[in-house]
Amino acid sequence: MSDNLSNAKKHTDLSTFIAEKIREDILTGTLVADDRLPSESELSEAHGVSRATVREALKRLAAQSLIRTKRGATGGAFVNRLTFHDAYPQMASTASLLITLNEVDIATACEARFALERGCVRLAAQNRQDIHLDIMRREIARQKDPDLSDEDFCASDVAFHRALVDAAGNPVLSWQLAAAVEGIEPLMNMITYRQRDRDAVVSLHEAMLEALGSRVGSRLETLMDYLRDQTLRTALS
Amino acid sequence: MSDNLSNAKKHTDLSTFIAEKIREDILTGTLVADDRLPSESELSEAHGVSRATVREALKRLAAQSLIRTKRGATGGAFVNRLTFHDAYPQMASTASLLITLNEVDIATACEARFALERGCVRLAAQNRQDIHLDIMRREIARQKDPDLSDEDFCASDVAFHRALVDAAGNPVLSWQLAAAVEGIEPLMNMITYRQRDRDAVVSLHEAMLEALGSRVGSRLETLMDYLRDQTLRTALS
DNA sequence: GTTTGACAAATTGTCAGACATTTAACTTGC
DNA sequence: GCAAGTTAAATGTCTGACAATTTGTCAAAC
Repeated sequence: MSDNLSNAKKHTDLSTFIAEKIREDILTGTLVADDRLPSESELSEAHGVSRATVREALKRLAAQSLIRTKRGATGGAFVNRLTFHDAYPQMASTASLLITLNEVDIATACEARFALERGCVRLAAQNRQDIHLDIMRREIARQKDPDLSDEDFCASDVAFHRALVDAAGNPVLSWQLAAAVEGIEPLMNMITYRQRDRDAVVSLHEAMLEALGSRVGSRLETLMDYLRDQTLRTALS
Repeated sequence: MSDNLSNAKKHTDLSTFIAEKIREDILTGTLVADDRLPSESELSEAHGVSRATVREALKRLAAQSLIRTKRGATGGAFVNRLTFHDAYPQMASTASLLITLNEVDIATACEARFALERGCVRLAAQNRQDIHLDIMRREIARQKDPDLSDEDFCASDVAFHRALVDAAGNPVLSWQLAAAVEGIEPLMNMITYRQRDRDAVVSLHEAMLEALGSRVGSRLETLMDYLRDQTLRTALS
């Protein structure tokens, strides 16, 4: 098999190289969403490598959600659409991994989360829809249930803040915050909430709901600061 | 070869399944950083699949930076340490891909970037070191050079804001903002700066440097708002 | 005309075995 | 003790085959 790749980078394996090349085509728009790549046999001929090598390259791309594969007559590898929604879990999982592997303490994680969220609240106050208020009202009601487990309380908290961020109406913000908030959920899950702590959080949530309803961004910022302090106190107690 | 995987999920291929299994081991701490995985042959025997399938699984993990491989006698697949620093490019590249593939307009991207960055400036004012001021001073000096290309001006802008965010002293924040700022760099690169626009940006940067130096967070927030408006005006003109 | 069923074709998924390449450790000769 | 060659272990690559899945085609039956 001819080595028409001999001019390539010397010290990377072929599957990386080929994956990189296809990735380029996707990034530059040569290949667009739902395009079908050539079959594995065609790719192996085109690049002068074996089918096994091509497959390894395709697996790399699949692991990054850049392509999907389908078997059968009309099957093959197709360029993924990669919506923000699809990228949520990937992002959150990476964030979670980074935080646990690097032993980030809960104070640092909280600080980051509230700092980012604080940046969104003015936009949220400006762009919020009624549906966001409805979601937040519903979650507050759940949070008032004293029989809720700490884990469920935390999950409801995430949903509440997710709605707050979504209210900003900016998909990029929602995506980034989803990572920040959901990525540190494992850490938050280790917090033990006493009833007094929960009451404090819930009343802050209610105040935030009202501020968002009347579109007072500056009030929301102040409340976020209170909430950050409250959460830190609870976490470190 | 026996099918001791027959109890697995039916509709996913084996390489996905095996990759998922190893990924679990890393996430749960069964495998920790720098641990060596069994060799490909051993893995193929252990899972009852061929070596080719194991390799595809390993390529998937490598594409997510979860493992690295080394050739030779003491080689093999090793669990990656995955520091925040290593995750920067991965994150920025995903952000960039999402933004281009979903045709996010420059206004939305800018809005997100400045909203997030605004959330950091109070922390930055609180925790900044002299080195951050030095970096920012240096970049401002570069930005005053009228012969600088738009692209270089933009790159210097990124470095300036990177220093601002790093001043907050929170690795989680730095990581997230790196994605936001560098991910939209391709979009920012399409902006044409007139000299008047550059002057406006530079004078805002100078004011921010001074505010950060004297640790006045609220002033920084105001300046960020000006900068956002200025950037949007430039971008949309 | 429509449905049904069998078959062919295309494509990915998996396997087995081989050889190439790289790297570290070991052995040997001096 | 040191240098050079040898060996062993591991990943990287190739080849050819077969299995599994999906769609299309075509003919026969109704």
